[in-house]
Amino acid sequence: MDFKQEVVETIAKVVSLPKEKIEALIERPKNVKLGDYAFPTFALAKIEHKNPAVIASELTAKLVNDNFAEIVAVGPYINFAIDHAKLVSVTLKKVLADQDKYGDQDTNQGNVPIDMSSPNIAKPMSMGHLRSTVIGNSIAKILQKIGFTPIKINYLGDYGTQFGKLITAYKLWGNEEAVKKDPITNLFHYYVKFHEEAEKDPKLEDEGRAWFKKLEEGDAEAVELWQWFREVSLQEFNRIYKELGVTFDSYNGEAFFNDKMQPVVDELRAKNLLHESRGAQVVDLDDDENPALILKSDGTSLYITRDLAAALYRKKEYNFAMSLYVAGNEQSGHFKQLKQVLGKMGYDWQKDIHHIPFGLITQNGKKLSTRKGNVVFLDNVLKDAVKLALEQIEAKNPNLANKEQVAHQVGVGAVIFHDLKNERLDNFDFNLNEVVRFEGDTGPYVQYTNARAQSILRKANVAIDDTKLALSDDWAFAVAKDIADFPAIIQKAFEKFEPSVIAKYSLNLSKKFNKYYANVRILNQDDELNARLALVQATSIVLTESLRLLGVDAPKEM
RNA sequence: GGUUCGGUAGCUCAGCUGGAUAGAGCAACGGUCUUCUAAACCGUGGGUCGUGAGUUCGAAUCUCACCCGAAUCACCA
Repeated sequence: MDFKQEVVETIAKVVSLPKEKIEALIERPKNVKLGDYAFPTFALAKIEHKNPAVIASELTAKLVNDNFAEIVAVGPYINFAIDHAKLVSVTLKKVLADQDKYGDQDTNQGNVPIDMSSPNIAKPMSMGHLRSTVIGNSIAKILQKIGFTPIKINYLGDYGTQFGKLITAYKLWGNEEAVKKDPITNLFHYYVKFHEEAEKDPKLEDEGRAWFKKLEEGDAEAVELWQWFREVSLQEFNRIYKELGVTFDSYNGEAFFNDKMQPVVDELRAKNLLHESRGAQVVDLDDDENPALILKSDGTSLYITRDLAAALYRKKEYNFAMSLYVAGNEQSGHFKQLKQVLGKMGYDWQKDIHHIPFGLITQNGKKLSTRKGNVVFLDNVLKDAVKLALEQIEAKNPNLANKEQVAHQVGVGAVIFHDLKNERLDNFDFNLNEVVRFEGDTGPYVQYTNARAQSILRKANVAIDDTKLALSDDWAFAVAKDIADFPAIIQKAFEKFEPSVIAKYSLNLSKKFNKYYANVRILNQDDELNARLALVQATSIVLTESLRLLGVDAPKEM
């Protein structure tokens, strides 16, 4: 039963406003004591030129609906109080029936490629890549629940002038054994050193460019080194993805599109969109914006050239309903240009392309710069988090069976949750203690809440009867009300491409449940035991599912 | 300077399709483990919602101006 619709229907009988208008006006009172839904009468007061409080009390006298325990006028508001026992039993019955399918929409809505993670070969994954990875991963799961088919694409940074620089650096200071032993660390070290040395000796830059040219021309040594760097880097990345529990459907990176850019340039030229400006080939865009640079003055391609090829390829390959790019906010200009150029090419599906930006991670207020070696290594953060989680387990639950596994779930879960709990666009300053916190508004708090629920279900060890589900106390009601909101929460998270909506929801539900747990003795042998266990079960189902949508595991014990 | 995003408690943030006393977490202080996992719960203190105008019965929320911070503004990605 949809209680909000009940409110709409009830009011529609006595008010001459369209139902959509009524629905839009209905709100949730901030104070639970005032009821569960409220209809403010200010809009009517304006039309009827009457005192809103008078309207409220007059209307209330005419309203009848047995599904509500109370309909009362309080000042200018008509407050509806749901019959607690009814909401609890209706909600629990639904969740127990649907289990982890609760909130699913099983419509087939089409393919959605998601461009995400996209680390650069030979560079360590940083906290910035973590954002793109976990946000993309969560959005993929949310889309799936809504009924889309997500296609996770790791658009690897596996090509470009930086490889010329890296080859130069490797040939100057590289050591094959060292790279084999710890590829990323050493390759990255050469890369940083290159930039340090290049400041003093600009000739290095020329040498880097020369090696990249060789690579493009298929020089055997250059290609061999490039392939080697790519391979060892990917192995390292996959190890981290495994820890994060993230998989991909495609690893088609930049290099994959090398032979697909020329056709794009030809097409632009054929459509008379390309012209020369300051020696480069550009596409003019509307207004007074800068043009999109398609080819540099030396004739080589740029990021957008490749991205155009990738966008066309993805449309052809997946015939997508939407195409998403999870990339930093600083790239918003690029995606704006990408969409405009596609539009000029006559592709109206450019409107289905969405850049999903996220905020910057800084350290001590400063931007992290890969080139200066000022990065936070994701690998180390995960290791530290797992180590701390293990210490917590040793201190709080030393008899736990599979400590290592749970420590991993909790530690990594803390890091992922921390990244997803705030709005995507918020910048945040990296602080290890903040990221791997286990108390308060954190992933482990939600995991712990779920573990408590599971513990009770284990102890009860009975099958739940889905016919005796009524509970009327305020704590149970608060929990059930949140559970009833879950489908709407998923919808909101989808519409905004915003995992934080689900993260915040899971925290709220956890808080309500912990209050319930603290105030109500669940395993008490009385008539309502079955209903209480159903509430515990339903909470666990929704918490587990919420965490799953965020890409976080929900251990049954911790 | 243009564009975009942001400015809410000491810190990190919710709330922003206008509504009833502005909410959490952390930090501080004080309570609660003979009973379902204390990674929890309860309580206390803490606010010119950047500033100033405007629209409105009503503004943290909408509009404008200004102040502060960040990103970005053609041959990087």
